[in-house]
Amino acid sequence: MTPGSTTKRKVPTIFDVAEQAGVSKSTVSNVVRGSAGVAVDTRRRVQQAIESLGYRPNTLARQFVHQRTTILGVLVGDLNNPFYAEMAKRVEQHAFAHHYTAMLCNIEGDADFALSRIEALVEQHVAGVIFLAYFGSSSDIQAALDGKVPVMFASMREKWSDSISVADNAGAQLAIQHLIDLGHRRISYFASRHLEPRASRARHAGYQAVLGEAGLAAGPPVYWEAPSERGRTAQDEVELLRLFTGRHRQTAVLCANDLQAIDLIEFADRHGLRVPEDLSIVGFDDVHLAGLARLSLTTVRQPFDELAQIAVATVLGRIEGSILGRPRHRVLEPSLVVRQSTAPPAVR
Amino acid sequence: MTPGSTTKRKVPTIFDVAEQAGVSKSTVSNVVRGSAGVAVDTRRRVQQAIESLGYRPNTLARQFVHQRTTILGVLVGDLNNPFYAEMAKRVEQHAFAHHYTAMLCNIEGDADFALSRIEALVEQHVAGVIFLAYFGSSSDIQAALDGKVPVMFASMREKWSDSISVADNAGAQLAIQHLIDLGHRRISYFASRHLEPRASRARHAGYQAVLGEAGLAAGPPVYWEAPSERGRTAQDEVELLRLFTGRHRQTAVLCANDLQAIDLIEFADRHGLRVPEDLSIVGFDDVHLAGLARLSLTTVRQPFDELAQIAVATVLGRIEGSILGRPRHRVLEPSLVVRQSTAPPAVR
DNA sequence: ATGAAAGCGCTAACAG
DNA sequence: CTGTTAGCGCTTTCAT
Repeated sequence: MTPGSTTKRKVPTIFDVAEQAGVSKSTVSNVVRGSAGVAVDTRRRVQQAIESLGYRPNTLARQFVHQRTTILGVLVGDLNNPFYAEMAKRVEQHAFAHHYTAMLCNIEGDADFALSRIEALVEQHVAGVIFLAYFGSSSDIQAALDGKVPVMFASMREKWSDSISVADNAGAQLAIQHLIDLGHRRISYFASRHLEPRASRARHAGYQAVLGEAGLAAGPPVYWEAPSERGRTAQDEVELLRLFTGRHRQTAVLCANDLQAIDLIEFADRHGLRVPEDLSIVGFDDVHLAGLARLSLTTVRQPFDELAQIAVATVLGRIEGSILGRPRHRVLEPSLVVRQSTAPPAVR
Repeated sequence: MTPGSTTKRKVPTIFDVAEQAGVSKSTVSNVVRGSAGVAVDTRRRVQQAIESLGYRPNTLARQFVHQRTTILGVLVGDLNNPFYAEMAKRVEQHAFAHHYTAMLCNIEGDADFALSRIEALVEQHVAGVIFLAYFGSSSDIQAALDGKVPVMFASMREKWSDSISVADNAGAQLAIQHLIDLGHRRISYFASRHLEPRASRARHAGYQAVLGEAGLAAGPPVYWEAPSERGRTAQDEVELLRLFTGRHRQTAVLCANDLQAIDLIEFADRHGLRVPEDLSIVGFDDVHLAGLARLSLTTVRQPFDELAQIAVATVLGRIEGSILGRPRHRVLEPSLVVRQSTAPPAVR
């Protein structure tokens, strides 16, 4: 139709541009990649040819020669957890701003899922991978990655790789100190498979540290999963309820994360435990929902955007070679957001 | 180290396998791709060579010759909306089960974002794209996709492409009928930029239809965005409050989706409007949160997993050529979940 | 049933 | 400053 268009309706290649501009493929390549050392008017001619042909470099060919894509693998624990959803969103944004795309993998707190996802990412030759969560042994991950791909851990710490996280330990300490200041003496830490184990350990350690200093008893993590709508067993419920009743009942809980805290509030509501009168609850993350008047959750805030931004910047630095050497660990300071889910324990 | 390993620490290619097995590249290729017509023991020899070398086909090379990846592009409105998070998660699962990966793009209800994301996906040569949301003109999308990539709309209908959705119109009708049955006479429909416009129009139409039949007044969509924590303007709040006070106040609202409904509950709480006594609220989606005792939102349920599963199956059908011909539209039936956010209007 | 050979579109030495 | 050339690893006719 348009004058000059060839009859073959194929997408133009670098070769067509070269022909049209009367130069060689290399020159076109140099122009396209913006490499220096191309005479100004050669460059202009090539650019015109590109325009008129509507040429677009073939990403797949480029990836093939580089043996690398511009995709970032992102592993999240579970998108239903607003923490991961929020982080995933921001990671995608920052990646896109740097002309990278995000390949999202949901690992559901399952080590085998995680491993198979990592294998898929490696097979796709992703440029780097960001772990927002990981369940399983680190040697498995390392084996699967085989040192081929830069890795970043975001929101948890891992020695052998770059990481950015909030000081989980310190965050838990803020929370526990707050509860002690309110007058609580029997405080539990709740763990969940929806929190990355490394982060969970650090939070539990913070919990222990402050209680220990105050001469109060610290228990082991209490593993509790919110009963799913279908699979709720009366037995589990009764057992948990026992923890909050009787002479030695726990008066406050630091939850693994906000998601669990919200589930615990739900549990309390269902059983007539008043929050905060009968039970004070502290979350971790400060997801958007925590601020709702109906939940009003006291929680430890994580700086989402900073985590995401640094995570992306760091992997890209590794990918592009601007960051070299030993693993870098950045730690951000958490802060406590006090709302209505905590109060002094009711006098007995 | 291992006997037989060459000194060069390079990853083995199809050529190395061929050499080791004493056959040609083509034969290896035939074995790898499982194509018929390879003598049983040739096949065995090749497989042994593959094993011993630890050969893995190079995905990038394959993608290069096919000029296509096994990536599914997934466009979501906003991962902070639990509806999209849930859908994205399930789409990723189903895709992975079919050996596809998911490239997630967050378009934030913005047409330009959407367009640039689509361009990136096309540039990546994704095998197909699933729209969980789209904002912008469909001619823009079509131009960007250029007929190159199979497209699927999930949770909304679009004539020119395959689609799977809940009957939005019918869903809204269920909700409005429920409100009328409760005795409500002045009911609003709230729209939001967090709901895909096509779906929003259909829901509004359902709202109008039922009210019309009942001889009641239907208004235009009321556009309302939840005030973000920082940018809340007193002016907007006052204006909205006016809608719910006075002689002709609205006693019930059908919200664009659960996210908005939750925000509206929050608004009500902040201003001392009791839900459901002063204001009945119905959502749409039935996200997990809607079931929390503290929210207990009456809402229209969407069958998440069925939507996701059909969406993936359909694009894959197009990609692999098992589905041909005109656009296919499937429509699922919504159902109403009645909880505590709706009740008869208070007598005045 | 197997092999030879021609690309796929681009990059990156290396020459000129 | 520009062109020549040799791949990258795999698929796919087309012979044999």
